[in-house]
Amino acid sequence: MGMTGRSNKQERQASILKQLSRAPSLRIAELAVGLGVSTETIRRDLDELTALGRLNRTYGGAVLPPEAEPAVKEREKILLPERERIAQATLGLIKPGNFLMIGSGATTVHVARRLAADCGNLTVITHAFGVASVLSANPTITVIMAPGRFNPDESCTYGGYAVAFLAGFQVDRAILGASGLMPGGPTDADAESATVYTAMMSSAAATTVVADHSKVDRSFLARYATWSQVDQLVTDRELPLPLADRLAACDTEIIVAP
Amino acid sequence: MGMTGRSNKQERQASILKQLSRAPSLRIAELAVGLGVSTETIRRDLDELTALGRLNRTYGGAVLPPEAEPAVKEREKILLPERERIAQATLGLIKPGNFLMIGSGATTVHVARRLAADCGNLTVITHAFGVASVLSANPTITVIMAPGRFNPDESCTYGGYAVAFLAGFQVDRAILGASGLMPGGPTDADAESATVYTAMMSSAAATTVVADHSKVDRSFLARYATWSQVDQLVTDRELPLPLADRLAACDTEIIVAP
DNA sequence: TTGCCTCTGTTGCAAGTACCACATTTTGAG
DNA sequence: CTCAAAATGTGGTACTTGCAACAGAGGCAA
Repeated sequence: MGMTGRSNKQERQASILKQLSRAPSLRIAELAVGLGVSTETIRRDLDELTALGRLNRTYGGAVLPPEAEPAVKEREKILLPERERIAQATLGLIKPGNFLMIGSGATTVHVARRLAADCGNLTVITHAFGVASVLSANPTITVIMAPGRFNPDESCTYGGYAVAFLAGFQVDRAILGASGLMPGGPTDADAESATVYTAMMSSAAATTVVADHSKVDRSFLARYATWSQVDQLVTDRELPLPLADRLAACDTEIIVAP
Repeated sequence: MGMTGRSNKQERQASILKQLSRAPSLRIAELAVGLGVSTETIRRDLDELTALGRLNRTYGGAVLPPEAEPAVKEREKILLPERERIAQATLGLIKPGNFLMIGSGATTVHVARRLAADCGNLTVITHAFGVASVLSANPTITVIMAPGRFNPDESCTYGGYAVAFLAGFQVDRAILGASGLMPGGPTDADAESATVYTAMMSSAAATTVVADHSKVDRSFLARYATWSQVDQLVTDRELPLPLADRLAACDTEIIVAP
């Protein structure tokens, strides 16, 4: 049984999808002429691609299915109240006129949103598009983006250009997220982002880590700091004792958002 | 003469758009039954909405135009086919392995999208998040963001940091948009963006300006180049003679997208 | 080779759609 | 109210699509 189906059918279907990427819709008759096959063949191709979820049929043609939301969107929606409390508690650390660096991450975007709403007269340097976008809603906040290679998953920049750029500044405070909170220090799932965080800390007089309780005792590839380098951890629940003792020993203030 | 025409036609068309937002496509017959009007009325509604760019016709129905997200400006939605043709024509200037700089603007984002879909092995330096975002869909393209102050209207960076950063590179080609095409050269509505464009041109061996016919003879604040500094203008219609002669005198190649 | 399966084209018809011209209703200004 | 423009419905014709059944072409294994 010839199960391979090796003919130019695949090329044809690939061509259909490609054409669909640059036109909102296609008609069967045009496709048939353009690809040199009969309309029935096109119809069968469309039915197969529809079964695979690659496109949607219309009467007489096909369209691309509505785009699936980026993965980052889903993550943004969980633990919203917790992040909001963390953001509110972090505001107490910021004074008008401050110079800040803010890292990427869902929680830091919340902090930035609160800053834009309740503070002002700030200058913020960031490598995250989301942070820059919400901050710029407040015209009294000057937002400076760091350069670097573009990370589409987090919509942020990273790499040597980012690190070198950040080294040219001296700010009052760095506000950073974390993927995991370990006794050895905050960790991040993305090693490239971790180097950016480290650079931000080096250019900041103080460092604040913001992270909700789900990050406790989760370990990831890159530890971007030790707790002795972190001045405050803002979170939404009391930490378990081993971790709390460790931070106390490192003079890291623990701020639990009410 | 009742020129307002404010009857329930607007409600009906709004309903069509709303239904379309939750279904990939609609059929005229179903709409006619659901809204209690004749198919001819629905057909006329769809024709009007198509003229407004709110949807795209298919045989027997309608679909939403691609990427009808709220953040996208109305400006992005007009002249879509023209920009698409311009983008396609611009591809011919790009070779695998090229180093590029791409400026902000609706048309340049289209060029970037086509580059991501049809080219590869490129390195692109840009100050526009839209460009970076669509390019990063292709993992063989390295995207580098320029630093600078953040412009929320265009979602791009600008200012001295951006200009200085771009000066540190030497690329094969700069691809730039324009708000207006004047005999003196391409102009832009945003003076800050114009300085970035100028910086890109200084770092590029060749400069290509992409702009649709609606930009012809429109003047804006900042002229960021003279035509003698531009190697190609990619547009979608033949230019009026005075402008065409001027470009010819400056050795600027005019590429009219078919 | 034979046999079977997949892919494709062809044919005919039913159903759906587009387009046009014209009649009718609705709307809003004067 | 009157009237003209806009909006909508209707009918007819020509065209397009969907569907199903059938037949030919080509590949692959026994």
